[in-house]
Amino acid sequence: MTLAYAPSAHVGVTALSEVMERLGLRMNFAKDEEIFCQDEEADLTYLVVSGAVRTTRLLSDGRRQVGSFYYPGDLVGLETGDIHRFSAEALSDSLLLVVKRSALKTFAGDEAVDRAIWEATRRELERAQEHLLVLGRKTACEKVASFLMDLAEREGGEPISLPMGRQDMADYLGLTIETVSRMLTQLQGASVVEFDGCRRFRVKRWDALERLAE
Amino acid sequence: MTLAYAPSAHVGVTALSEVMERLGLRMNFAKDEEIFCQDEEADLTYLVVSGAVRTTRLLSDGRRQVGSFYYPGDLVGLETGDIHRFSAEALSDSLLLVVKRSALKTFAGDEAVDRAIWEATRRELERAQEHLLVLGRKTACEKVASFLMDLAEREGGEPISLPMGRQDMADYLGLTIETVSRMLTQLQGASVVEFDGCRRFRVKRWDALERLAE
DNA sequence: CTTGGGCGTTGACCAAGGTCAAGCCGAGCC
DNA sequence: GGCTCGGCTTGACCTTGGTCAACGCCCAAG
Repeated sequence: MTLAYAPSAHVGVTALSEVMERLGLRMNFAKDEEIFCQDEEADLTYLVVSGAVRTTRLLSDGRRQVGSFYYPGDLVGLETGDIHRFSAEALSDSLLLVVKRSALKTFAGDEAVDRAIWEATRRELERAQEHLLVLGRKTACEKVASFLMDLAEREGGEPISLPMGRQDMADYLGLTIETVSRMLTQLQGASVVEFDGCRRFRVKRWDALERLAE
Repeated sequence: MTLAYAPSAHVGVTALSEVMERLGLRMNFAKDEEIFCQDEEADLTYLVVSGAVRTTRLLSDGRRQVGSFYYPGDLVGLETGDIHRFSAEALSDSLLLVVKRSALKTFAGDEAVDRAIWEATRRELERAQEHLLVLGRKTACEKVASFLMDLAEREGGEPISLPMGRQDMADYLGLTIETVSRMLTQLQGASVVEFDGCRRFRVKRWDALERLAE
C-alpha cells in the first residue's frame, strides 16, 4: 500500500467526498491487498475513488462469503459497529480516500455529511436485503442472471466489464466457480448475453435476462 | 387491527420508546395480520411491545424469503428508503407502538433519539450480513443449528420457545419445511437439543450445538 | 518461439436437499 | 369419546448443484 498526501479536485460532488478530501488520506491498494480485516477494530471509513473493492467473510473451514462489491463513489467500512464483521480487499489496483470516523464525527451537525453517511448506510442495508433474497430463494441460473443484470444496470453503457473473477462471483452468489461458469455458458447458449473474453459481455436479450433474473 | 389511544408506562427505558409513547399509537395486530406491505410507501416506524413480527419478501412465483424476526424492544420498518422492500406480519397476536417518521424527525437533534435510530439501523445491517453468510455458505444442518443458537442466546433461560412455525423457519433459512423438520429430528437424535412439542426446546449439549452452527 | 502457471471451461459422477405422497399428532369441536 | 383440520414428520425418489479431474486458453517469463 502506498500513501499520497496531496488531495486534488477529482472525486465527486458530494459534501462527503469534499470533507473526506479535506480530512482524509489518499491510499493506493494493489490488487488483492487487504484494506481492513474481519474482527479488527473499525475506526476508518473509505471512499472508493477508482478501482473496486469486495468485502468478504470467512468461515473457520475456509468457506467464504462475499458480502458486497464497491465501486467509485461508494463508501466502505461503515457497515459495522466497533468491530469489522467483514474483511475488505481491493479487486484491482485501487485508490481510496480514507478518513477516521472520529474526524468525520466532528462534522456531525454538518447536515449534508450526516445525510450522506445515513444514505450510504441505508443503501448498504437495501443491497444486503436484496442479496438475502438472491441467496435464499433463487436458483443458480437466476442468481447469475440477476448478478449480470445488476452489473449492467450499474454501468449503463455496453459492453459491460466484470471487475471480478469467477471465484468472487461464486462466493458472492453462494455457488461454486464451476456452476457459475456453466450458467454463463448456458446464458450465452441461449443468446441472452454474449461474452467477449471472460471479463467483458453485452446483453443481447434484455427481456430474457430480466425474466431469468426473476 | 385495533387501536388503543391510551399510552401507559410499560414499554422500556430507552429515549426512543419514551418518545414513541408520547407521539405514537398503540396498535394490536392479530396473528398473521399484515403490518405493512412490500412496495407500499414507508412512512411509519414500529416498535414491538409484545408478540413478534416477521418481514417477508415474495418472488413473483410465490417463493418467499423471510428477512428477519423482531421481538419486543425491536424497531421494525426503518430498513427501507421510501418504499418498503419487505412486508411485515405479526407472528402471533402482537402489540406495537406506531409513529410517523416525520413526527420522529421533529426530534432529530434530540441526540438520544437519533442515536437510538442509528443503533437500530446498524444492528439491522449486522443481522442482515450475518444472515448472508448463513444463506450463502452453510449447510442445512448448520443453518438450523445456528438458528436455534440465535434463539437460545436471545432468550437466555430455558426452555426456549419458537414463536414461529416450520414454514417461517424454512423461508428464513432458504430451506423447505421438510428439510427443517429432518434437521431438527437429526439434532434431537444426536442429543444436541430436546423438543417438548414442536414449539419448545432446550439445549442439551451447547458445545455440540455451537460446533454445528460453525 | 516455447514454456509454465493461473484462470476458466467442460465432463462424469455424486450427494445434499427438494418433491411428492402418506401418515401422525394435538387441538378444537361436536 | 370420536372427528376433523392444520401443522409436523417420515419415507421414497429425483434434481440441482457440488466434486473431482482433465483440458484449454492466454499471457508473461525465459
